[in-house]
Amino acid sequence: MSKRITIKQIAQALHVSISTVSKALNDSYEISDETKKKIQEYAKLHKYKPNTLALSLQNKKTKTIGIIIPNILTYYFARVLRGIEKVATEKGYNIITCITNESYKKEVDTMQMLSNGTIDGFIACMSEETLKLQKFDHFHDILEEGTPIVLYDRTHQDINCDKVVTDTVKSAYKATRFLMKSGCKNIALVSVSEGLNVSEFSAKGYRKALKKYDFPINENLIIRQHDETNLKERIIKMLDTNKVDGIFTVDEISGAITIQALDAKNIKIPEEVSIIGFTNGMISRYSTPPLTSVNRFAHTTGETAAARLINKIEEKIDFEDIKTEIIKTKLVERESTKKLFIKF
Amino acid sequence: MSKRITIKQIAQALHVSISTVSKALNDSYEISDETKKKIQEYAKLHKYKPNTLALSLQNKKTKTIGIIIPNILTYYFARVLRGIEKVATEKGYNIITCITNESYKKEVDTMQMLSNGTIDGFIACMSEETLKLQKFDHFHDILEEGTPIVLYDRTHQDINCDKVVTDTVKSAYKATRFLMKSGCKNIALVSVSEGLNVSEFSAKGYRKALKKYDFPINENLIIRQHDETNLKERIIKMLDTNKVDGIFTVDEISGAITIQALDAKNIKIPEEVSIIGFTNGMISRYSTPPLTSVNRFAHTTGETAAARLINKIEEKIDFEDIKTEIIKTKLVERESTKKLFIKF
DNA sequence: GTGAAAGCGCTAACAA
DNA sequence: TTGTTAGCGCTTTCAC
Repeated sequence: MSKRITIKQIAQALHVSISTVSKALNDSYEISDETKKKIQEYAKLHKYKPNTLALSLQNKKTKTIGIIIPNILTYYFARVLRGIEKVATEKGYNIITCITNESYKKEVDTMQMLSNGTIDGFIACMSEETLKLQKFDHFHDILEEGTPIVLYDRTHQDINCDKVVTDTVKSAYKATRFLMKSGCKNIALVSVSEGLNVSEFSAKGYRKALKKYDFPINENLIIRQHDETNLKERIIKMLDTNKVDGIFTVDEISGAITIQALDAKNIKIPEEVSIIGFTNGMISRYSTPPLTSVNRFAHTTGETAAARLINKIEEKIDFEDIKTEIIKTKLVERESTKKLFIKF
Repeated sequence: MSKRITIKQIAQALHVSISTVSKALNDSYEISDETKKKIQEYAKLHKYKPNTLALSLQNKKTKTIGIIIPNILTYYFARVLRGIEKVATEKGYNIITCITNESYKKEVDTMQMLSNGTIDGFIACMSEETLKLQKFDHFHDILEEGTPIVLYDRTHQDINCDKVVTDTVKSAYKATRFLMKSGCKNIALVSVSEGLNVSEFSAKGYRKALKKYDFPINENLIIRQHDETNLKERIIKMLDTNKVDGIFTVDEISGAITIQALDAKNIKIPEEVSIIGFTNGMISRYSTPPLTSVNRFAHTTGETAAARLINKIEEKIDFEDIKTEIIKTKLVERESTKKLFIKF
């Protein structure tokens, strides 16, 4: 267990001054090649690594960004994280990840804790609870300290910072229209994300599409709940008491359970009922049948957010220059809908 | 944009010395109540937060741990992360997460980069490439510097540090036995994790069980590959040319694709073929039918690793006191196997 | 009860 | 070309 070596120790060992060592290690032109070589070799030999903390203290920059994620088990968020991680690494930034588990308190605590010089900026998705409580003071405080924040996925207009969001209303509109164009007459909506932006905006897009094309809106065909409790039973009941030939499922869980419900009733997909999912993840891809889905580019969302934040941190963009980036979606046709060759 | 305030500024504003402020904020008995009150109020008013960096530099402890994850999109790893995050937070530690994307280079680079005072210890799962290359010098180096590491899931005996692993061989043995007990005579194995510990150990357990109960080992029933390319076709072919009534799928992807293959051949699950999966994640839970699976307690793995590491960091355990913790598994019966009431 | 000074590991302006 | 010094924000010993 040979402790880490410091610049000071090198200086002592080599009988030179601390600053000489510092300069030599930074390959300064001020130092003679001979001395440089001597010092660098000694450093390498003893596996010298500069202390990041000391450097950060000095430059007032830590080269690390804080990521706030409501739930890492959600595939979408995991993909966003990956996108962030990718560009962060490319630009030499570390990320420090915090999972709030959808808790307001945890979110406030961690963000407070990190905004003390530990990080240069945040990429955050607020928790469900925060959204419900509509308490945004912690964001305001941090922003006021001059620490940049980029919000992704879930946002609110009261927070004046950069945002990266999905074009949910429009996507839901298109998904619904896709079902209509493939011949569905009675289109249901299933969601277990009640309370979140996704659910709300999806429902909006769904309604908009029906209205636009003069389809009646049947409230019995709209199932929106907060979690998956009894969802299967509810879907089966809906199927029992209504004519349904198309279902738009707003999240992966809804999609999976809808398949299970149809399977229980021995209804053929897509021959009798078509399903279109939203947020294209593992479940959609590996379900039987694989789900036609609206792909949200989570990875792009992460990349965009990270790029934006880093530009802010490095002052390539003015702090006051606020922007909301909208990430487009794309339909991935798989086997839960009838083949249809229109452009989406 | 009101910049962050420092102890020095408080001192100047209140015409006291820096050390007085420091002590007052730390509620030292040395300072008079009056001064304390004055300083603390001023600090609160101006939202003073101590600079974590400076503190860390001082105590040589950062209260943050580095997490190395090969792939965050793998549900298992996401769950481990969550477990780690939970106990880290409880004990007042931050985590800094790095995703290696199964790259040796990325793993070495990030670990080198972080072991410069940024973190107090590592919880790491080595990348596939590292495992293949068998290059472990970066682990040795870091360990030698006195930085503790806890390895999880994928490990190697050449690395002398704490480990937290799953009891894979035994679990696979039991899974296979479960299929036998439920009446299966011709049990296949499907894996797309070739090259990883899981795949290897699972196969071992599978073989062991067959041998133990005098089932013949038919190499044609063993499909092990590195990724999912052509997997479905291969399974279908196996089904075409062999009698199979039970399948042990080593990972979630294998499980999902096996279901798709059986569906394509209109084979009923579990009436004609039973499936048992390993590593119980989203796909298994939400597939149609839901998969009977061997649950690996990822969350527990994360918690155990974090608890162990923090104990090491806080020197409640001696650095040299090395231990390998084995996390048990548990069978979750769902609908892809015939009901069977034995204890597993 | 309060403050001056040293130091954590490093950089950078300035002196020699 | 090399060294001295101050300072990043904070804690802590030791004087006063």
